[in-house]
Amino acid sequence: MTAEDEDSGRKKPLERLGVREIAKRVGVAPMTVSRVLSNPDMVAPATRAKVLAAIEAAGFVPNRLASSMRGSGRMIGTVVPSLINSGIADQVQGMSDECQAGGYSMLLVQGEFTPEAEEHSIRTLLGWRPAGMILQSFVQSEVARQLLVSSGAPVVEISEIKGRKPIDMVVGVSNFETAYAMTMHLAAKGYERIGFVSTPIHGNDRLQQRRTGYHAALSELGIKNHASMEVEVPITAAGGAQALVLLTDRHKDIDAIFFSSDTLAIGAVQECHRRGWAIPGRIAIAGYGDMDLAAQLFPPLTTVKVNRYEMGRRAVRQLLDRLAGNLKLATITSLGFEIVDRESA
Amino acid sequence: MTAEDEDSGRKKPLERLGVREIAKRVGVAPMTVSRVLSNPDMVAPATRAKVLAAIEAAGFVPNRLASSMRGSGRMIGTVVPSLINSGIADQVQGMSDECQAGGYSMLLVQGEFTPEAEEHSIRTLLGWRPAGMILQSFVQSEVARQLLVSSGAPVVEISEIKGRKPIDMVVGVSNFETAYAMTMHLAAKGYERIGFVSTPIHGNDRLQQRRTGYHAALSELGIKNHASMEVEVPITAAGGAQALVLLTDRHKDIDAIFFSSDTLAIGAVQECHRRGWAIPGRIAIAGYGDMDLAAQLFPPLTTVKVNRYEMGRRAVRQLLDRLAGNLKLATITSLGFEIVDRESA
DNA sequence: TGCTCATTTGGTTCCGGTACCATTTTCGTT
DNA sequence: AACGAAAATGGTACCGGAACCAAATGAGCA
Repeated sequence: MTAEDEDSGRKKPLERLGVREIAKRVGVAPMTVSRVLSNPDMVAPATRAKVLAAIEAAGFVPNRLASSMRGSGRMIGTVVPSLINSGIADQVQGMSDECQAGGYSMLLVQGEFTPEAEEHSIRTLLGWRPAGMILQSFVQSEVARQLLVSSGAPVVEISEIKGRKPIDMVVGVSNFETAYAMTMHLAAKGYERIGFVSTPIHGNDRLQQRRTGYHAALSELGIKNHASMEVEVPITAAGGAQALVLLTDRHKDIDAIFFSSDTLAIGAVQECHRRGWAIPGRIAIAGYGDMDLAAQLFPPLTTVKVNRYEMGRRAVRQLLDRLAGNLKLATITSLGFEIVDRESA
Repeated sequence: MTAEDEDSGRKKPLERLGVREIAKRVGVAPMTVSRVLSNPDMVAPATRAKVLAAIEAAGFVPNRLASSMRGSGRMIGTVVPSLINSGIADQVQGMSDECQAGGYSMLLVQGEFTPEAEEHSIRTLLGWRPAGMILQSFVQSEVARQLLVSSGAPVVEISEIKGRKPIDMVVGVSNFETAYAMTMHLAAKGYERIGFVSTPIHGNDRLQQRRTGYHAALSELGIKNHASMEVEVPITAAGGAQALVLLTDRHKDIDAIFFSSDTLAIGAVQECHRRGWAIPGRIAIAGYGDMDLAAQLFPPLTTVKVNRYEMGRRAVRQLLDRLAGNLKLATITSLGFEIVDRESA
């Protein structure tokens, strides 16, 4: 054995290592190594052990790109808007946890709510040929929709559960109902002049549905809704504070405000403290999301509880179920919600 | 032209579309199509236009897996701990934005701080042969370190900037200095019995450094540090509240608490409100992170401002610079910090 | 002992963009 | 007109698992 280039030494750079190399070292066919990686049960225990030992010794990490190219990819892609100041981080965490549990990796692409940005994000995603995709909100661009459909991969839209025609599967809550329920809840507690604050609604079907739910409740209550009782602000605590100031300035007699996000509501609560206003004595505050801080807030925040983490998990679960070959239906999964009645309203 | 299978129709499923197919339709070589995709300048404008038109018409989305297999991949991978309740979401947003700007995609893998989990995460990441990697915190497992090095890809650790030997590049702040500075700041404002609250420290070098900085300041101030002045709680608002109760029960004369996270500090502030304690009259509260809500909080939160978003961006920038062929140095980038003195302390 | 069927293993080809090198076309120069 | 260099384009092999099918080995049973 001349110590030529055939030094059979280990620790080659990851680059030059593949099933072929491992196979050579063990004395089996590349195919056998491949099977140990993806279908261990098809390989005799003794052979399997030898292969695994060689893999371990060589520090071999199978190239998932190659697997993916042959259609057995284990990556799911997702498009989400900003992770900052919203429940999206929770949702992504849920997706990630469930992916990991299922042996999948997650590609995260940032997306905006404009049709062009959306199309771009989806193109980027599709470039990686993911086994499945999860999209935040309904797809608006027809081109993007077409691309998704022709990709053949299963898609879950996490969105308002009613409305536009879904591409494939949908997971979400009825934003209409949540907002309707909260508005009715506030009314039931005796509030009569209820304002509505949200982040910019344009192009966001979930927010649109919430506002519609708020309107529906008002009209059912026989309350005429004024546009002046609604404000759009950026999704920051400062935005919430600003909205509170704006609405209470406009309407001295406003007695409750429903914020479309806890972040906004919490900001408003702080503004009340600054002004020495009693909550809910001077004004009642309700939020949306039930983020961690909501229950700990002083006073505890009345809010709509929607489990974003669970939504993320469910979305991935739907995808993995489909990929595992189970039912081919374009299911719509509606997660429940809960009006959490605390002391702020 | 018999309308056999050669119907030259468009809209084949994404599956069957490739540079070869596009090339055939345009009447050029596959290589030319490839060049249009990655080196447009090498193709004559007229040819380029024809190819682009065909790509557009066919709805062709180039397969990035194939590119990656030939070494021109445009994916960067990252391992981060939970996105919930921490500055990590901001950091990931920063990474994502910078990746997108540079034409890269981001693979997100969840990681824990144990060596085994870490190794597993890194293996998962390496399986996708990313062009570069960003890791939260220093790598502890020797095996993982070895794998990373032999992968040949550039690595950025976002971490405490001093301490363990980095693998390649490092971006971060000196957690020691931030905590030291805040503790001194509190002392300068006249507080003498300063508690320290953090999330579980074990295996987290950043938190270790912060505690060490706190200790160093105390010792420089001639204050003996008692273990009973320190508490570890989960990273939730409730945890902060709980820590406040614990410390004030143990030490009636405690006059300030430095929380290693704004989330905790905000929870503690709420607990003070519940108890009717004046801040900072009864007790001063300081946080870490300067999250959005900190400035809006009542009272506004004194905290350590570290720009996590920027840290994420910088980390990716380092990677992209390296990939673009610029300098090969194992740089250490230290981002500044700021003691934001507000009214809570 | 001969034969069938299940288990285990091997050989070959493919996925699709691109590195590498060869070839042709286009121009500027003398 | 002739020639060399630059620009544009083409041909082919390759990255590395895995699908597909063939072959070999072993077990079960008449």
